[in-house]
Amino acid sequence: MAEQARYEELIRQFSAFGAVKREMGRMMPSDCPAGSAAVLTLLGRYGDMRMSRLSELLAVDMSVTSRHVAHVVERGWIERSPDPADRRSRILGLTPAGQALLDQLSRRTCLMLSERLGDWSDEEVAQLTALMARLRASFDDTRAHGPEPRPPAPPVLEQTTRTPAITT
Amino acid sequence: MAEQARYEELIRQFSAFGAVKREMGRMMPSDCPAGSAAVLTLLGRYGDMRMSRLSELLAVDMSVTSRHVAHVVERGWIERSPDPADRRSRILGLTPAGQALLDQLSRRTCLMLSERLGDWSDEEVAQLTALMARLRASFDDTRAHGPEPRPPAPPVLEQTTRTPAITT
DNA sequence: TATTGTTATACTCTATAACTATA
DNA sequence: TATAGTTATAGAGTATAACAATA
Repeated sequence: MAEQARYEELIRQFSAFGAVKREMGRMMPSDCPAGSAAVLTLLGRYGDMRMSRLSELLAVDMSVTSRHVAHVVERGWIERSPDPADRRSRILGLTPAGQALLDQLSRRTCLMLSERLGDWSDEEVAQLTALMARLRASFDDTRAHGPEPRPPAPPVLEQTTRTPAITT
Repeated sequence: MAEQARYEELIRQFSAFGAVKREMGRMMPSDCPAGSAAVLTLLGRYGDMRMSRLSELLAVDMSVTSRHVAHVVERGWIERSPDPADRRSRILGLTPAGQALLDQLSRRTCLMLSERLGDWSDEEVAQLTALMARLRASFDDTRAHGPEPRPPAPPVLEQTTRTPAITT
């Protein structure tokens, strides 16, 4: 358990991290903003999937995912094939062009990192990666209970990423 | 020096970090979005300063800083006093109300972190902080040379944060 | 009725470029 | 002429809410 001052320092670094993000964003092709790249990356890593799963992985609302996907489909980088299990849904998958773009982006960003982090040891890079992964996990874990001290009754709802229905 | 796969993992964590950022943002008062909070935090930490310095610390264009500052001034959280050294400029400083808000925000975000990171040791929090600080430094360092292989003639310009003049 | 996904709308953050007022 | 700061405009990312099609 850390002290207040530790947390304040951490928060400042969170805030400053935006500069790194933007710097990385500047080297994306103008046609393929960060949101599109994230879609390609996740499809490349986890294989074909539906919108809802992609939304979970992106950790954004499905409406946002829908827009990103539309942008990427328009450019022919992914395609939507019918989902035999549910006709409301479609399966998203990389096209060859999408795979090629993904490979190129991956090479480019790795090259940039190897320039910027040239004096980092392999262990340091691994450490930062692990800590950021754990950070995200710590936030995910507690998202379920959230602000409420104790959830009155652990909701057994399936976790969904769509915009909540009107609770009237 | 790390391998390609290490960098790819790191990049994925960068991308996923957005979820943490948004989660933190959700607990800000509606009147005080993240940009405003950053202004208050930096003024609290480094004391009174001019726009240009604040821009550097925020690592955004001065036009962006100008808008954030205007928003915060409107709400009475900071004030602009004349700069005796340069009448084009003004000195930004927290008002008592701004200081009070800052204190409140700080307590609130630290409380949230202590909930989310309750099972992190003090050392782990410090480690993540240090690595993120170093990350930012690594990006800053190389921003000067940037994309160009070798700068034709190391520009001895003062570093400025304003929108570059038309280079015609 | 409930769920998957889409679209319309609105808000935040950001950068570029043009403008002002001082240096 | 150059710099400090402002403003207008545009683009990316996000969330909420209403909607269509299917379960």
